Formats: sequence, C-alpha cells, structure tokens
Amino acid sequence: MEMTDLLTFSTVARLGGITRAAEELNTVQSNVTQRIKALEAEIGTALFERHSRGMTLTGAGRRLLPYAQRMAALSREAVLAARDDGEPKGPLSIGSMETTAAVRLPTLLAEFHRRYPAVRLTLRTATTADLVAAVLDGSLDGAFVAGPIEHAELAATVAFTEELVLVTAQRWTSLAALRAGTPESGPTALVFRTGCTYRQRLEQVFTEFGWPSAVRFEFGTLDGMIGCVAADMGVTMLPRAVVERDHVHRDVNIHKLKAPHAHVETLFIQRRTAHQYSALQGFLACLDQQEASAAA
Amino acid sequence: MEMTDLLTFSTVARLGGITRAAEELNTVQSNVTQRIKALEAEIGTALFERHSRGMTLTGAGRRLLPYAQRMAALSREAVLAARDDGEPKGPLSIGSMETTAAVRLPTLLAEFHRRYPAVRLTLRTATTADLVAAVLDGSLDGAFVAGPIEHAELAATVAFTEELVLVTAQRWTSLAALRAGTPESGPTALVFRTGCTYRQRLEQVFTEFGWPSAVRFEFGTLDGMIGCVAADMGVTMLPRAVVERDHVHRDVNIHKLKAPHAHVETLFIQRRTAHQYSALQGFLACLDQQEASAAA
DNA sequence: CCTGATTACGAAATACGTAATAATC
DNA sequence: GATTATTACGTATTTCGTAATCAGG
Repeated sequence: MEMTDLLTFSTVARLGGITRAAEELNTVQSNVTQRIKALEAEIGTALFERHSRGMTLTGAGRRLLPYAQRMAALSREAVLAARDDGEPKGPLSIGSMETTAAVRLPTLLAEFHRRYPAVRLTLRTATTADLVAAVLDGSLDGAFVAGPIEHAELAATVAFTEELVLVTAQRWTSLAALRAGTPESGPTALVFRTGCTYRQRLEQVFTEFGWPSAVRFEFGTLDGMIGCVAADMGVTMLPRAVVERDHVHRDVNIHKLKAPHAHVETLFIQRRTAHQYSALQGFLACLDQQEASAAA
Repeated sequence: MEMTDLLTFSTVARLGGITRAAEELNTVQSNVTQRIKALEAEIGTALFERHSRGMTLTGAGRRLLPYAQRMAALSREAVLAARDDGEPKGPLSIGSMETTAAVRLPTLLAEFHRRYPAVRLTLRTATTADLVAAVLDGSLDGAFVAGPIEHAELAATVAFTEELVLVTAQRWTSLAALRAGTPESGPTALVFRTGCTYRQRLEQVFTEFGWPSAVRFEFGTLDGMIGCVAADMGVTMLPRAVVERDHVHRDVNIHKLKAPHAHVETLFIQRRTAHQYSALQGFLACLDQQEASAAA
C-alpha cells in the first residue's frame, strides 16, 4: 500500500480514465495501468470497472477512495508538521468570503506579512459552503465564513461581527419607497453563487416583505454585484462596512434591517485535528490583536 | 513520503536503534539507514539524533511520529474496508473486561461464530483504560468497558447492566460482621491491575465505610482473584452475575451495596470514524439480539 | 575491541517508458 | 478509425544485501 499507488488510484478515480490520469501525473498509460493493477492485486479485488469510455469505481474502489484521500492529506500535513519548528514560515492557505476579503482582510494580511514575512500566504475567496468543505478536506488551513457553523471537526472563533444592510440604487431613498416602487413580485435579487450565507438571509427578508421567490442574478465578484445594484438592476444584502468603502457608497443607498436579520458573525474556522502550525498560530495572533485594537 | 519509509521510521523510533529495527523488519542495517536518510532528505530536516547507543527522535521526528502511526492505521483499515463487501468475514478484534468475558461473552461469541463462521474473531481482555486506548488507536475494533465513557471519537452503546456486589469469604455473613471483624484500617482489597473501573468503585465504598486507603493486591485474572477472596485474603467488588457462576458462588458470600454504588453499565465502544465493517455490524446485531432475548 | 551507524558497491527488484495489441464504439 | 485500456519488453531507477568503514564508550 504505497502512497504512489494511492495517488494514481485517486487520480484515475477523479478523472475517470487512465489516459487522463497519466497526463495529470506526468507519466504514461502503461505505468498507470500497472500501478492500479498492483493495488488491486494487493487488496485482492477489482477497484475499477473497465469500459470503453474509461473506468468507474467498483464498490471496493468507492470504499477505498476516502482512505486514499485522507492518507494523502495526512501525508501533506505530516511534512509541514515535521518542518514546523515553531517559527512561522512556509505555505499557509486561507479562505474567505468575498465581502470579508474586501473590507476586513487588507489590513490584517498586511500586518501578518509584516510580522511573518517567511510565510507564503495564499488567499482564496469562495462561498461559505465551499470554504467549509475546503477546510474539512485540508485544502485550506482556515477560512472566514458566515456563522453559525456547527461541525464536530471544526473549531470556530468569532472574528468579526457585521451589520447586514439592504443595498439599493440611489433613487430608493427608503424601504417604504422601494416597496411602493417595485412590482408585486418584488425587486430583482442579486446574489453570490450558491452556497453563500448572505443569500439565505436575503431570501428570508424577501419572504417577510411578502415578495415571492424573486428573480435572481448570480455574481462571482463583489464589485460586479455592487455595480449592478448602483445601476438599479436589483437589490442585494451586504455587510455595512463593505458598502461604506469610499468608492461605492455614493452610488447606492443602504437600508437598515430589523434585528433578527441585521447581524451576522464572521467566524474563523479551522480543523480540530490538524497540527497547530506555527504559521496558523501566528495568523490567529494577528487576528486577536486586530480584534483587540478594534474593540479599544 | 512512501509508507515503507514511514514504517521503518516508526520502528526505529519505537526500538530506539537501526540494528533492532532492521531485525524486526526482516532486513539489514544499511537498508534502514538509507530509508531514514531518504525520509530526512524529503522532509529536509533530521529526524533522529545519532548517538553511540542508538537513535532518539529530534523535535521534527516527534512531530512526524503521530502522523506516521495514523497513516499506518489508516492503511490497514483501508484494505479491510475495500475488501469488505457486506458479508461479515476476515479479522475482528474485540476487547473486554475480564468480568464481562467470563459471564456475558461465552454465549454471545458462540452465537456470533455460529452465524458468521467466516469471521476470525480474537478476544483480548484488559482493563477499561487499556481497552479505551486500544480502540482509539485502532488495535481493537470494539470493546466492552465499564461506563460511563465520554469521548468525542468513541461511540458507546449500553451492552449490559451489572449489579456490583461486595464479595467476601464465606465466614463473613453480613456487612456488619465484616465491619466488626476487621481492623480499623479495613480489610485487604483485591483489585485488578491499574485502569480497572471497578477498582475505583471499591475505593469509593471503602472511603464511605471509613476505611482509609487499604492495602491492595493486584491481580491479572478473575479466577485468581476470586480464589483469594474465598481464602479470605481480602474482599473485592464484582458484578453479581460473575460471582454466581456455579463453580465459585459456594465459597464466598456476596453483600448488596447501596444504590449509588450498586449499578454499573457495561458499554460497547467503537471508533466513530472507523469504517463500519460488516464483521463489526454482524457483531452488533448479535449483541442487540441477545439483549432483546434477555429482556423478554 | 565492542556496539551500532554509515558508506560503498554489486545484485535484485521494481518502476518507467516505448510500442504493439486488443477492445469498444 | 478514434479512443482507451492492456500487454510485452527493454531501460532506468530504486531498493536491498554484503562487506568494509567509521564513531563513541
């Protein structure tokens, strides 16, 4: 049960074919075939069903796959843990919602880089759902997501508290005006791609206003979305701090929401079982300090 | 990061030397040296400190070791999971307290073997503390231990409920007689080796009787202990069912205890994260059925 | 000198790559 | 005939084992 074999196995399983896997692994078909056959011989059962358009997992293969993935993740982590002598350095992958990345992270990341220049930090923005999955499977060391999160394998700390506001074009001076000036079915909702938590909040508010599930447009970036709100394509819901950044807040109006919808906590999540990397600890220290100075 | 290298690494770490490791791994010194050097080169730091009487782990080595062990455990489990097609078969390691093994398991294991002859079941008796550790590190698939157990990684179900009784030699006809006939410091306590839960209960009862922490003798086996109780070497605490087995209950007296001490639940524990082996599922099915028929 | 780790080097095993083959659509 | 997996076989790399060497007590 060598790691090389497990990696080829995972790759074939993911790409559904030996040819494609060989390409990704920078080797040739015959080699991949042999590695798979070696694994099958060792385990004593077929892992793939061969058919003309590639390979699909058998039952045994499906049972093996999660082990192969966990072992690969452990292997990566093991190297980092062994190298980690307490001095923050090496790679650190952080995830964030688009909104948090826009307003909260710039100063935090700058400070982090100033203090620990040896850490190669990479930031990935995605929706809360994607980020949670990425932290769980080890492809991110930690992430900023919208609370609440309840998961046995995740440790979460409150990083920021945001006030959610409804954002409309300039011409809507109040919520009442908006309600009066829109059709029965309500305004168009502009939302992030599936998995975004703010989107769910927006749907709750729409329901409360008596607007049926409205037409939605999905965006991948924050700036695109705000631009379209300014052009009165529709409305959206965002943290107040995001909207109040200089270059956008003059083109839109913000509207306070009632208490149950108004607040959302941004959590920093990490895996409980992961090694406490020095780099990650350093990041948490920066975060704590920023919180403390913000509170003062 | 190949498994072979990690296995040699673990072995050298455990045995503290390349020569001893080579012997256990059925290979030669030079080979072990090379595998270790390959790992060190891959990780980029020394994993052992070399000194004249062998090798000891460096900090990096200590950080790597738990990963190596977890990966080895996963590797073993992966093979079993892949091979497990739903038909109970293959190896199954169950642990049990000595007392449970004596009175509860014989019929259960017989029934299990009748239903699933393809499973090679091995039983290991040890104390609750040892069993919990063994289940956690994967060397046991499940175990019968004394409750309560609270651990995030363990799933526990109540398997049996036992009435704990104080066991003395024949001549002590009542608790009162025992208290009158023993010195100020109380009778000698006969207990299992460290880690046994019944032992803790016994200490509580002794404290309640005003006996200071009494002289204790430790035993490894149930029969040895009961034999010594019969010979009036001391007293012990055991489930009633254990004592009432035919061949011992004539030589000793049993004494009921007050409610808080009287009952203890025997739990069956297993790891939450482990693959649900068919063999283990079959075992649980047998257990459920025995419970149901006992209740009827 | 004895124990135990490392180095050197040839032998064996294994993995890899090229190319031909088979199978399926 | 295009796509994809397998087989055959030669080459390259890696691992393994023997034996010599080095280091510490």
